[in-house]
Amino acid sequence: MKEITIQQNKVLDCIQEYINKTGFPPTRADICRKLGFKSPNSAETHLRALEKKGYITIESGASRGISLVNHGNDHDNGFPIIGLVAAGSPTLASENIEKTVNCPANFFGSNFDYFLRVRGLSMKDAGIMEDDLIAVKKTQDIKNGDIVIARIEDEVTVKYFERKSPELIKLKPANKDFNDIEVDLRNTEIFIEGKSIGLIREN
Amino acid sequence: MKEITIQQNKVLDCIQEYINKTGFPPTRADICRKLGFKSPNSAETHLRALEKKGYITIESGASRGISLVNHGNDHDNGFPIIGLVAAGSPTLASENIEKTVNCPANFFGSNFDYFLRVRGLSMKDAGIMEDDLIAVKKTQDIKNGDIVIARIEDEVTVKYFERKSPELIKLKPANKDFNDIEVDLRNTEIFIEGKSIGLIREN
DNA sequence: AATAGTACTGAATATTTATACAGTATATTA
DNA sequence: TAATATACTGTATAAATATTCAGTACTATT
Repeated sequence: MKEITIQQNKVLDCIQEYINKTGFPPTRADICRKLGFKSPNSAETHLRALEKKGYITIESGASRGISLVNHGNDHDNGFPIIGLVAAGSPTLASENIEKTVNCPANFFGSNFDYFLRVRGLSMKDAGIMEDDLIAVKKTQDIKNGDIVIARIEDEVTVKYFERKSPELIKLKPANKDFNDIEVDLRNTEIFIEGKSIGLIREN
Repeated sequence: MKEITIQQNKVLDCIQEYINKTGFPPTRADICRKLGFKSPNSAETHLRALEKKGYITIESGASRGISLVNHGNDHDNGFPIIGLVAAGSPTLASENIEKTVNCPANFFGSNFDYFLRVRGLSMKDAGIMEDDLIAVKKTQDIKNGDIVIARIEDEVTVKYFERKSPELIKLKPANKDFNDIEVDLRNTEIFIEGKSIGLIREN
């Protein structure tokens, strides 16, 4: 997805906020009022830039014809719940989807991509229990201490992430009955699916 | 809620469908096109009837100023999050509401009433951590082993519920650092606010 | 040095749109 | 029987709105 400028992002946020508040999109003039522009053409040019970059669509001729494009994820019908099987990677393939959960994309503050159903108690002390649903954000932006979804040679696991050195990654469980997993990148391949940014428990 | 006629319902469905499809509400003319009316005033009168009956709101003067009113439950603006303060009962009074969370009423299988923000770690081994949000269903239908929100003389607490005898209730923490609370109904008053039917963690 | 994108003001305008008014007709309620 | 709500057509129009054109200025890229 193409990058957008700070001003274009302000316009995008403004549209989002307007729709949330009123239920319908703003006019050029509405955007001007909100952002302090003096000419409707200021809004127009930003809108056209956002349209060109794929963030919105504009219905030609119609008033308030702006609609936000859901990009990255198409979670109109809810977010998929993916079962965490001991072996095999969690994919968004439909056969792995238990069901879907309807909630806002920014439910956990930041956007996320899918839910993972937890098996086992290796993260018990982090409050992650069997059958809990972890909200997973697909990202490579991982910091030490993040709870990551990692795949090591077809084995998928949820653990604390800790980079010990450029070649050594430690995956730490939150349960003293489980052992740390040390991954030497020189002889083992590891893929970080993403990180946990939230949790849902149904009981 | 006032009843609506078949035609008014068609118009309401039409608006819903139009918004789902385009992202913005229809004009009078759009509704005419969809429903085969020949005069924009046909749509207008139906809209005014729907407005009068509380099913939609119409922003005067604005184009496409129709927005659907969510009715059915009073959680249109989301479910309130109530802070669990050490002393004092959680009430739905607005001063106690941190913010609201938007999610379906049956998000956790069964309907619930509000979220409670957890303080302390007394239910740690049940996977309930500090700052977690417990989905609370206001009910007196409690079984042994349920996680209840109990008020004992202005002190609110979240614990496992266990009825030992008609006069004795035990509230059990899920953390060995905390002690069981035994409540003798003959000399202590206890009020069960409800039980936890789910949990959300934002991190 | 030229081109393209960003970021605006300001004005003009054709089109879109809400909305009022004038009718007709039927059904329901007081 | 009168009043009110429903359910339309048809016309008219003021206001709302998108959109184009003409500028200015800055920045980054080729």
